Amino acid sequence: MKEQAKDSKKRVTIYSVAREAGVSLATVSRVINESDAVKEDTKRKVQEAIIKLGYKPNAVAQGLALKKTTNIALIIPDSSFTYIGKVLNGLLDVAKIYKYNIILHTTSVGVNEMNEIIDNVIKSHADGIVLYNDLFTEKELQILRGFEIPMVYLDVRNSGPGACCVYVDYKKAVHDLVTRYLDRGIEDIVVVDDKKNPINVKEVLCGVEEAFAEKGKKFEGFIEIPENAHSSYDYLKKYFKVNRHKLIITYRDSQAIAVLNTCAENGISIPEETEVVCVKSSRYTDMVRPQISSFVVPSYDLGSLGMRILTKMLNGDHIQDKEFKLNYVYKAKGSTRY
Amino acid sequence: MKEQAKDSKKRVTIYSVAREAGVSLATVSRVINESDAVKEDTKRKVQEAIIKLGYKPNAVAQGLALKKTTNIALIIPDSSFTYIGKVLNGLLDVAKIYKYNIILHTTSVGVNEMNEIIDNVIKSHADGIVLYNDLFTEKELQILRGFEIPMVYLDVRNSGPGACCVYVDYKKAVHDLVTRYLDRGIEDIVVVDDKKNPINVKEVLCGVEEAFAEKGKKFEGFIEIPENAHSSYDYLKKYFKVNRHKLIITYRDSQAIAVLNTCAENGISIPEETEVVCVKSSRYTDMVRPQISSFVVPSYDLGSLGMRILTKMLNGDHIQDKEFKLNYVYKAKGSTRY
DNA sequence: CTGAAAGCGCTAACAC
DNA sequence: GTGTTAGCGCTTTCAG
Repeated sequence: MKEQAKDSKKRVTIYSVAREAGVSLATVSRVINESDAVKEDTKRKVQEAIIKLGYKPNAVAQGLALKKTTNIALIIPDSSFTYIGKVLNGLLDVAKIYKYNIILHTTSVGVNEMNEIIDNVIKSHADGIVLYNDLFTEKELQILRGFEIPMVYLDVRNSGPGACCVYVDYKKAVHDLVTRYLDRGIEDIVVVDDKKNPINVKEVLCGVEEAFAEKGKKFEGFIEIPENAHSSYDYLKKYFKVNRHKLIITYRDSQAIAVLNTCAENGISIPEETEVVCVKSSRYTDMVRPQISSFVVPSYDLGSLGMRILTKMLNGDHIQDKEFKLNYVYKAKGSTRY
Repeated sequence: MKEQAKDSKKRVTIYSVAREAGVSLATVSRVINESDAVKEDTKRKVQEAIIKLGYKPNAVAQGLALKKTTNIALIIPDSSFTYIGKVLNGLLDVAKIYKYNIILHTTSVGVNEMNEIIDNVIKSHADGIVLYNDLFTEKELQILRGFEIPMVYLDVRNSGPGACCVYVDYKKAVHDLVTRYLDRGIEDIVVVDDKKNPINVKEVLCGVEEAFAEKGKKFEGFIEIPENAHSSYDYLKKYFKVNRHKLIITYRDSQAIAVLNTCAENGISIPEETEVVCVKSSRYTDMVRPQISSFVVPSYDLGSLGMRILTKMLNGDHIQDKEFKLNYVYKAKGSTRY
């Protein structure tokens, strides 16, 4: 420990270790990478020197020499850290196992452009990319793909050349849910927009429309909402003063909670008068009262599977399926009658 | 665009640019770093070549040559992504401005050791460290400090050589709160333990104890709770079947919400019979009903200020104060009477 | 103002 | 088995 601290100024390199052990740097390299047979005896000497000097290989130099950084770029929207918690946990656990570092990039719409992020990802020479994000335009994705860096999309159905995805079939999930409601004769159903998750809201919408279409009906209950959470709340507050519906479907937890509160304030009883379903469940859909019915997806797996797939791609393994569908379970809670 | 995509296989280096522009690589380096005067004319030629080839400097090679990676290691507990959202936003915004990348390390207690994280941080040659974490032991911190990498602690009062911190004076916050309650004659106060935030819970406890001591009383209302959220909930459920208190103070939002739910289930009315305060406010303390009284701190600033301080340290600027205290505001909501 | 060359720390042929 | 050496892509003296 003492030595480590003292030597930390003049950083100990592979040369120092070689000198200390009385071998060449190539040998040191061999033992730290276990890349080649080394006599047991010299190996021990080297290892002792490593410990004595507190040597830690310089990943930057390794990156340059190998043209591999073991860095993964993770791109996420700045807003959704609530959801992303468990996903990150899964991602990071697997990344750790395979010795990858995660470099975090957020797409805060105001502060910077997607292009800047792309720039950064390229410059930092990430070996792979994990994209948990709806917000890239097709054009931007095209550019990103141009660099041919292995990429996996999380929670969005989107693959293509050099890219895989781990997704949840929200379309089917909502389709089936709505079908059940239609079968019960409940048709006054609305879907709340979510500007921050355009692709998945579209999937949801699609599912609802199809369910309606299958019954020979047309769905017209899409509620558009301003972008930020505060006015989303305000908007719903106003909206529910005038409008009543039997089933309200939101994508995000915070929107569903907003609906809950608004209904309470306007004397709309849940689930008797109005039922509420939040597509994406979160810790908080369970914490509020009534608890909110929602689709539970294995978030941790979303992250860990995504990362595992990426490591496979980086490893050059051939990947059969490029789209990995994750299971979901509908959890009916207090916000719905069924 | 086209060219970029095509050339991406044989990566374009500083050499390619030099050749294309008909200058030496040194000159190219000069223009991309604006490090030295270059004739306006050649500069233009170089810039054109850069654009034509879609050249992006290799940060890894730069890192090796400069012995500076522009990478910051961010260490956070794996559990608290809920809180950390805004903090990350602040951190990342500033990091972007100063062109730093954030490498994410999480301290999932089960999966890996702190030592592994330290190892990784060192190997990846991060220029600086941001620590949002209670869970390092003093010994581990000692090792980390041994490497003399500039470091800032977030949300914990802890500085020392080579380290700064941005913190909130929870001790005083809770001290003042409890004093007000004692002045009203309310003494049946309890503090719920939080194993995931040991240092800050200790601060809170300290504040309460001092407030009691100042009134010549002894505080004995510390409620210990098992580690994970589920059993925390279970424990409180059992606990509140038997015990009643006038004021319950928790640190985390989820604990406060658990208390809320438990009270509701046991017919304890809030705030009439029992009042609840959550020290750390979050989006969700406002979303539940009743809303939970709590201390609002500028989370975004916590991150952005922390990052700003770190960039100063990395820049070699002398830093006067090493501890930056952030303001807080007590927001009384529906969970308390006052 | 610009070019040549050394070196950052490490890996991977290629010799011995 | 082990050492020698040529890069990886870039910065930075040092000459010119």
